[in-house]
Amino acid sequence: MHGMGRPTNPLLSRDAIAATALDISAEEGPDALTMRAIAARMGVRGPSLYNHVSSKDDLLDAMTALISKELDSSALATADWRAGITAYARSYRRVFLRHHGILPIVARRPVQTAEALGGYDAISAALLRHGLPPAEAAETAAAIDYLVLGSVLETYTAGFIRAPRDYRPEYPALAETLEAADAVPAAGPAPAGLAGLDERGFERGLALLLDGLGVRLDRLR
Amino acid sequence: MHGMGRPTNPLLSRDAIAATALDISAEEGPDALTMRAIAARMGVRGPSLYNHVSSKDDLLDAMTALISKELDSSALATADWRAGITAYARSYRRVFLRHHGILPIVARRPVQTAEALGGYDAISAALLRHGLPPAEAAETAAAIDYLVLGSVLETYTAGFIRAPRDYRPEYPALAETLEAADAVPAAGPAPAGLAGLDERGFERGLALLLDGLGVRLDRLR
DNA sequence: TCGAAAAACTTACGTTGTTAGTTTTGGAGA
DNA sequence: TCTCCAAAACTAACAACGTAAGTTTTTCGA
Repeated sequence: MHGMGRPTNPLLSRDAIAATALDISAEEGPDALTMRAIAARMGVRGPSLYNHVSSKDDLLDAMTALISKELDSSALATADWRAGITAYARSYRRVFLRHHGILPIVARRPVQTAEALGGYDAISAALLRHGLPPAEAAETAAAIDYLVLGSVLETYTAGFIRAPRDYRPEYPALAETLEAADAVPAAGPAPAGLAGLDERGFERGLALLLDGLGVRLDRLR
Repeated sequence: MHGMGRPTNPLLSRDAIAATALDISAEEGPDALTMRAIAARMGVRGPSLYNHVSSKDDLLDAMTALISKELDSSALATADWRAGITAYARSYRRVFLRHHGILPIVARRPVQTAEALGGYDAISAALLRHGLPPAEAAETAAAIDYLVLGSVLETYTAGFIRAPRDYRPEYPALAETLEAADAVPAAGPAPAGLAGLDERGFERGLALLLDGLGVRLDRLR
């Protein structure tokens, strides 16, 4: 065959393209995510992708949809609100952590899959069920969202490029906290030391926020 | 003059380029931030910028530095830890909100200016001063960071493209919380309704987290 | 059976970041 | 004061990117 026309079995599909794009982004970083690179990995030429996605932006939408389908809000069905929210927030965080590189792109796109909307509905329902006024429930759900996304977007640890002790002369308090964080042993899934600080920071923030929420719920009872 | 060579007064400098870049990003969005666009606004041709920044990535570093110089941790000097942290987190958030478009780029770069490092040192010092163990202080500082950045990165509100009531058939709890949030009157700097939900969500998260922190500090006393 | 639409292709255009080499000027050292 | 090198603007041009246009082959519904 010389001038290849339509193949017997389609080589591409919107979802397959998006899945390949997620692979590339995870393996080689978001800068490597070019239309030609995606096509190459699928044994195809760049412009062929445009038979299935209308633009790169549209492809990013498809990737967002694919990621959000990984979300699972079943943990929120529990009667124990604290355990439910904690498990949901963790699983939510884990999904985005898996796609860490394109989080900034994905996080700013509208929420449209049933899985993602179901998650927001489930956490809203849980908060309402335990007595929070609706407007306050919206704010609390947003706050938890922010904590999850912030912890994935930025890694607190990675911001500090010097060794903890090298901050001591100019920033003694910062150095003290970082050195202490560096000495923390591994606990469960969180790695030891500075490498685990991001996860521990997320866990700490969630625990404190839920502590505060507990007090609030008691008062409303 | 025909072939323009070195000008009498330099037209460019690293900081001036970065400042212009921030202007463009704020006014026309991050996609409009091209080397040629920056140059044009400064009355110069694209490649001239490379006499002052070594690459676009380097320019992004310079922009990050400029933004982080706007940070101000003086609020943390107060004896009242709660008021201090609240004021600091708000001012921190306001700075990033002003540069909302390039936050994803900026947030992932190392913290190197005195202002930014001073902020982390100040909040670490405040937490230590009030009795938090150092490792826990690191985690708490990280958590507050996440809340601030998450609230700027994503706008909870903007994720929902339908009108609140249109979620009711499929996602009743979500609809109820969003409708209630939409009915909230303006309070201080936060606008009324859905438009203010992002700020209120941040405030709510911060308040709850600090409530939890208060309980923790009391126990440590 | 036939024709339109689908799905691959090739070619090519404008933009982007960036390099190379040119020209003019500023300023330090003789 | 003169000289000369480095600084700072320029022009020209490249490769890579997203994408449009038009071509070819195959599938599938009327």
